[in-house]
Amino acid sequence: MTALPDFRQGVLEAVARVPAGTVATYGQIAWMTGYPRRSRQVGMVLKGLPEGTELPWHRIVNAKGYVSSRGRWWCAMLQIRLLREEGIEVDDDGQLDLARHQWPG
DNA sequence: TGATTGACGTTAT
DNA sequence: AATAACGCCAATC
Repeated sequence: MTALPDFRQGVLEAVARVPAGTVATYGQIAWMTGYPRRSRQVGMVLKGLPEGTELPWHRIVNAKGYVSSRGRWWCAMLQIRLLREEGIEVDDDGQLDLARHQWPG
């Protein structure tokens, strides 16, 4: 319904392809989708996801390897928890080692 | 209809 | 090295 449903769909597919135990950046997802510089839009799509989604949105962090849900404390906490469950070391502030966990893609 | 904002990233200073 | 500015564009005001 909103514009660019194909872009949104592409984002969902790309996120779904990220293997468990690894993380990807917004820019990486945007690149995979075919729109290299729409990292911001990727974030918008993830923001609009329903709670019960099966999509591994928690594996998406910003380029600094840092959880970008700062205002949404509930989402951030959930994301950190999910990442830890996959064996990824995440700081209480939502920071992790990109060089160690980033998906090569 | 126009201006501002924002789960980002890169380039320039 | 740290900070500022720009690009991007849908959603919101």
